[in-house]
Amino acid sequence: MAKIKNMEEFAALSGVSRPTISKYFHDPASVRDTTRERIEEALEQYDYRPNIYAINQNRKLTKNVGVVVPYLADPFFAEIARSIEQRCLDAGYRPSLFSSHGDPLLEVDILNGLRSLKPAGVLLAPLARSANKSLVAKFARDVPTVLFDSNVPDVGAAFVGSDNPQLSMLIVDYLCRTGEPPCFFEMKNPSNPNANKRRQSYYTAMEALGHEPHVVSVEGDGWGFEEIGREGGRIALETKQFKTDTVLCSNDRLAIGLLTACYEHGLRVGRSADSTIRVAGQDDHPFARFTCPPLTTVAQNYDLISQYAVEALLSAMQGGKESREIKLFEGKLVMRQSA
Amino acid sequence: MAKIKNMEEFAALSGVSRPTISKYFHDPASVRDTTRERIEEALEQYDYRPNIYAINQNRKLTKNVGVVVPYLADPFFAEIARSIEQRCLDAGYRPSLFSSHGDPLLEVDILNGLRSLKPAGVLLAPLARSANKSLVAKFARDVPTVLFDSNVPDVGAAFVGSDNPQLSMLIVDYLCRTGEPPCFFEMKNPSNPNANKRRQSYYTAMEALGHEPHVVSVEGDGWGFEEIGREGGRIALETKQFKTDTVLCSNDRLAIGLLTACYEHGLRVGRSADSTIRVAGQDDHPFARFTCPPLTTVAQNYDLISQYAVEALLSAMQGGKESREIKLFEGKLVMRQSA
DNA sequence: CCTGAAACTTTGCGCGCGTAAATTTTTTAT
DNA sequence: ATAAAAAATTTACGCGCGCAAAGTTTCAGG
Repeated sequence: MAKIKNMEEFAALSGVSRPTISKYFHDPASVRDTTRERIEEALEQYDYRPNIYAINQNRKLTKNVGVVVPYLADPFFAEIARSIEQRCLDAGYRPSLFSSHGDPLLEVDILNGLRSLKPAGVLLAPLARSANKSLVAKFARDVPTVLFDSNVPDVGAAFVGSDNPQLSMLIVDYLCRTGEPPCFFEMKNPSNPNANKRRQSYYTAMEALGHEPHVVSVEGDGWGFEEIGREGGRIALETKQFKTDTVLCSNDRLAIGLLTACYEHGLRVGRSADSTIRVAGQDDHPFARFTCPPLTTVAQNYDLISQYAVEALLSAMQGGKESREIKLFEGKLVMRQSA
Repeated sequence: MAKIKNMEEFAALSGVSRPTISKYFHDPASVRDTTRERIEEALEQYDYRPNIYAINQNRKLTKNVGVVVPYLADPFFAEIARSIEQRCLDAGYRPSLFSSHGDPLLEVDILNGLRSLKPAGVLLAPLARSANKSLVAKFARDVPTVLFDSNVPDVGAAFVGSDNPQLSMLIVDYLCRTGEPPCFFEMKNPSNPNANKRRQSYYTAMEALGHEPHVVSVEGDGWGFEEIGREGGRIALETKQFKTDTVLCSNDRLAIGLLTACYEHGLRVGRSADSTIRVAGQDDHPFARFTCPPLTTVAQNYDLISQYAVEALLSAMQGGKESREIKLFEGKLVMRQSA
């Protein structure tokens, strides 16, 4: 397997002209069968692959797709990123994965760096902080962008996410039917962009069902939700801030922390007779099934979200629709033992 | 902020010659202070950034660094990747993050794709499967590569990881001192590359302390360790496979699953008098602190590992040492309530 | 003020490939 | 078989920048 240094050389060795080789790498189906065979025969004999830098310098449209998530160490985003990555590969694109690590400044850097990658499109789950909104909007005007997980009004070609009111209604209704109506447990200054919508959805759902809402907001910064939930939960339990025996958490990771606080407080959690508190989450986090007791929650449809997000981006990159589309998927109640 | 299309144009507008601009972008400190000021003044007026494709086409050494982990949805790897990414950025490199998602074929694809990125270096946490070993070795011969987390003998410029025997000795000794000697709980066909070393280290530690080792190996494939631990744990508990009341798990995620199995089995876990089983893990997984009860484990030194891995790579990229270095960091016992 | 090094400018080539136009070859349809 | 269509080839230019060589300016130290 001799190394070939450029397309010229490879063209000579394969007995096909360079422009045809170029066409082949752009789209193997665009050359005649017999020619394709000759090229692929040569490809097996010699170790050649086009220089991607030289390619992208001259192509207006690269095959790169940027995928940006706010916090990759959160298994929720890791999972959805994984799914999106795979779908991009299947569609013939080169995904590049980036995480803002919860830092708005880093998000700006990533978006700027992405510009020079000349991506064909970008899938972005934005951070909550509003500081970047105008910059994100500007970016989305220059580069085909699809938002997911968290919406920013009028930005990008589409938004794909979960129907938060529907998710909340599902779990609130379930909790009300099976016991006391839930209090809501959340961060006072949430890093998670969906947090505000979830509080609002909780209010709406409670009012629709004729119950008085109770919200417990706890201190804490950053993305260490479990620790925030644990510490906030400890204080809330000690000062008896929960008005009912049922707590709906803004997300599963807070719930995991709250479960730990309950354990440390000696409280038995669950829907069994000997339990004194019920805890539920939202997301169906990959680890929610393994808490003790396993966490009752509403599942976001990871798979549909990632699928539709990639589809929307592909469509946007090919000119796409005129109007911005908002696609919301329904959640599913996941009943486990915690509530 | 008018858009400038190339360096020539920017050079004219800034009043500095193009080769000097080029030098500036390669290393801002390499030009005279007065010149740098003029360039940076122009940079604020006009929106210009060099075309990275044109740059990398001509530079022999790009500023790219590849970071490859076996499974990014595992918070352990997500955390260490995050840390490595940051350090690469600080050193002036452009990290690109890749996850094999547990799939050896994907690892091959990633390594091949990485070749065409012409990276200055690569940080690789390889998968366990031996199928790729020769390919990884070949890759590491062509590209400066530092392995971390999991070693492959004689491959790459260095290996940086944890001292598994020391980790095992720490936790085994602790468990033996405070109760019955531990059984070992693991996957029969582990995806995690370190699993075999951990079993071996367990044997060694137990023999050194004069106890008879007992290993329970459970079925299961892939990277859903919690579920494997839960299902395997359920069977092990039902068929009373644990010879003692103490179980040391090959890693924390298995332990999390085992804790769930114990819960479902109605077993009280911990070191308190009313508990019937003790469970310990290895890694100090980000979620280990939030299990119920919180998981006793040995912590890998994430921070030192990532720091030294990047340092070793930087050194390897600059010619570096002659001989392959193996750097192992000690673990720390993290006593919580599960054991 | 002189001198030499350091920094800068000018000039010009080359990288590997995209891409367009004109021509030739091959395939398909009549 | 012949014409028309499709695909390949030849030729040639351009992309944006790295990089080297030679000449010119700037600056520090004596």
